[in-house]
Amino acid sequence: MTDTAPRAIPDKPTVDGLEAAWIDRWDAEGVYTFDRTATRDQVFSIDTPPPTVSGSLHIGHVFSYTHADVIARYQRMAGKQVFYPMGWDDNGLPTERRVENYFGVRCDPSLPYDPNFVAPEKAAEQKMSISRKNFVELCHQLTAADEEVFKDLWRHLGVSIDWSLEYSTISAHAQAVSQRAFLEMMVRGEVYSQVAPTLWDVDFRTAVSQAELEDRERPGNYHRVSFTLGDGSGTIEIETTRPELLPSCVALVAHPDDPRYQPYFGSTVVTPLFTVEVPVLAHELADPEKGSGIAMICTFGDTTDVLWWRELSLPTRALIGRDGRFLPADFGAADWPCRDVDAARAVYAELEGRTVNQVRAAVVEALTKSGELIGELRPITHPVKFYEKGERPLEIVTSRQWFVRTLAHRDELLARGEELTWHPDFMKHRFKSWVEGLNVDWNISRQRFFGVPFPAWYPINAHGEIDFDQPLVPRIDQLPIDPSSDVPAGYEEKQRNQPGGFTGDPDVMDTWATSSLTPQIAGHWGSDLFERVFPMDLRPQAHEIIRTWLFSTVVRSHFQHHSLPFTNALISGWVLDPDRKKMSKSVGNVVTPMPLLELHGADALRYWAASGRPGTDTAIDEAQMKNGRRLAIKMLNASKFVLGRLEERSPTTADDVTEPIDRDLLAHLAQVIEECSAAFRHYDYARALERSESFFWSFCDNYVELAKARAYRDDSDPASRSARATLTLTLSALQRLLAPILPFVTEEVWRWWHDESVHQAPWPTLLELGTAPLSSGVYPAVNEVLEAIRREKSTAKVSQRKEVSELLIRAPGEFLELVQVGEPDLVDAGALIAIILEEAAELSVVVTLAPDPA
RNA sequence: GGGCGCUUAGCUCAGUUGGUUAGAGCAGCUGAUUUACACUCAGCAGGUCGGGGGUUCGAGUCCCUCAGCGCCCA
Repeated sequence: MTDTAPRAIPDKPTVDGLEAAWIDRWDAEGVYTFDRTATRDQVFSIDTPPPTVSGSLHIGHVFSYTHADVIARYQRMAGKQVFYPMGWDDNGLPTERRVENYFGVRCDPSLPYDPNFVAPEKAAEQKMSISRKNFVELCHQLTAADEEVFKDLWRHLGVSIDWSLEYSTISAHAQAVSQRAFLEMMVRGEVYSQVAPTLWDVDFRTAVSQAELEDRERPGNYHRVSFTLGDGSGTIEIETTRPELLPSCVALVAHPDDPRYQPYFGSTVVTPLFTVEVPVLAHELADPEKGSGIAMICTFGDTTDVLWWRELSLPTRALIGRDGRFLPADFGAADWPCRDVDAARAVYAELEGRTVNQVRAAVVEALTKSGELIGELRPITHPVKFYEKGERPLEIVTSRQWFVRTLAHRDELLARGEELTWHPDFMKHRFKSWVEGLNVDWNISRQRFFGVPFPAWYPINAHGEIDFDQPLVPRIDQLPIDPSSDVPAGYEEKQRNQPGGFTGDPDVMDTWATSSLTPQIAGHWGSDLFERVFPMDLRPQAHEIIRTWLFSTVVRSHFQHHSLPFTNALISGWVLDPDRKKMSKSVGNVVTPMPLLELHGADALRYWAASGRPGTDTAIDEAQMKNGRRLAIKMLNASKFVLGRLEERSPTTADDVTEPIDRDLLAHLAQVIEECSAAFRHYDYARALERSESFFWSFCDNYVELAKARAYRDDSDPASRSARATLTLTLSALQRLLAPILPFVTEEVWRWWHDESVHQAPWPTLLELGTAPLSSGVYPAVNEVLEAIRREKSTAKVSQRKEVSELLIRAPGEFLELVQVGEPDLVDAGALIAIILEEAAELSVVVTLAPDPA
């Protein structure tokens, strides 16, 4: 060891204020700066999750980012150049919604840009309409402020980010990457645009993808509705929860094996109220157990309707518009035959322009009047599809969208899931079942404003028709572009939206269509940096975004690079509230991290987070945080003691460790180093913490007590030098073993005797312990006797420093030999006056306490 | 409906490929007292490892089954 002399050890060391002391110093020294000349084999690269900055900071961030950081710090000390960027996911709907509420504004793309617009200080009750450009400016303004708050938290938490690698998903760079990746997919035919029935949120007025759906249990009613047979010979009764879709009915469907309906297959029925003749068809997906076993197919009530419509080649009679209101209907048209056109139009006249709920009430009323609603409504609770951020059930609306072909590549994607190393392994099932359950291609179009625009225009022919099949695209070197303000090659701005001219794609991309490219964005795809960091070594993230972020990143990398985007996925569990309940805004049990961070300290929160194993949901546990704080304080005091013993004494080396008990301790240390290293290599930071922590406490409470007196002795005494060398080597290793988890306190104590940061120090190895120490058993044997002495003194309710006039140890010969070797330390630590060893089959210790002085 | 995970001390959790008497922290109880540490130290107590069955010389660990809790997918 080339340790410098101890210096500047405070009299009363404290963990308070360590964050403030070290954060800026690390920046100034560039401790976490990535060396971009490093080659791929020297690099450990992390695909950091860019948090949604418009979302709230919560304790789950502390949890998951600590897990990633602990690995980053280990890899850095193990000799890797760690590529650890930070990104912000600022584009997309969550930001738009936050801006709307924060400033009290709403985007109206038809308004012109107002260069003098200033956002109101306080949100007015009535939302103010502003232009798209003004709106986007506000989005940028607010996310920039939000990012500072997040950044402050990461720094306070000690996440070892290289801040020069910061990125955001709405930046020009990210947009260019996103648009380039889109264009390359277009060239390879991996995306297509199509007019299709799509899940649609009527409040946000945008399409959403399968990944953004969630089922919510909602009350509903079965309505039994009577259809007249086409030949008038009878009726068929169906049950539906959505009678408002009756005007969109295109067929009835039952299971092909259902004997009740087999006679009707191939015949027709007439819809009540609207008198539209529709066929009775057979399909396996019709559930004989559900309702009356026969269902009406409408365009479109749900995704099953879409499937039936497609597979059974049914006509389209879609009536729900983008705003959730009923559109005009063309009863009696050639493709919409109707037995009594006037009656149908009369009924529908009352429905057009109204909302789903209004239409439902009106249809029920009309059916009741006509006698075609049979019996009472039957209340049920059933799962209804919602946009995860939405408040009203999704509808299905037909519109033009861009899709990524995922379904055709399902098997390849499943293989990628197998290829990836998951931590914990069982999380791979989440990915597998998601991919297996895909039923539509990935819709990446969003009819919104704050996002990456599609880099495409479409020619308009002389008749004013838009040719969507021949998109006009920019060159890669022109990116990023905005088709609403930029003009395609060969055209002029005045030709926008004119016959013979062009029109820009009006939509923006799904947030995930850009954040699925974080390796390409952070790694600067196309530059030499990318070759040094891709595929990433680690993707840390929470399990709820496996089907979104992880899945979409795998898709993009599979298409673009024919590889996984990363080799390891470290999946964090959820943070539960102290009562082990899921935290949610609506319940109001969401915990914000800053107060806890300030109360217990960053190391304490990291300790708590690191004790939650990968993939395991973990409750907020302040007792555990306090325990982490205790560990940090113990590190301060133990370091102060050991380093204080070295003052004004000549340095020691591993060669000075000559005493058997010291060599035995180093053998234990060697084992701990090996176990911790293996655990960290396998991303099992919780095990690494457990091993190093328990060894550290044993070191403090047992070894230090045994070796203390010896370490105080003369510099030239070899036994004393052996103790000091052992203390030094062990402390040095322990400071480093705990550095990934407790970066602040370990840095503090390390700098008491080193010039360089502990976070750039080499990870402990067996080599530094000198000649391979073999476990002899002296240390545990001596501890066992010491424990017996302590027990006796404790039972006698006397001080542990009370003298023992005679200690009698009866034990097998080999045990006695071990104790004999460690006897001098035992005498010191136990305050023994006399010690007697006797051979016996079983261990027993008899302690005779010295009499009290008269 | 299909799948995954969990169930070990009052609480929160370890327990690696089956191998001595099942561990830790917290909480509890009993004490110690100051030359690293009261944000300390020592000691004590506390468990038929969810129930049942099986494999094995040996099961908290492997297999089957049942139950409860949580989650994913449909």
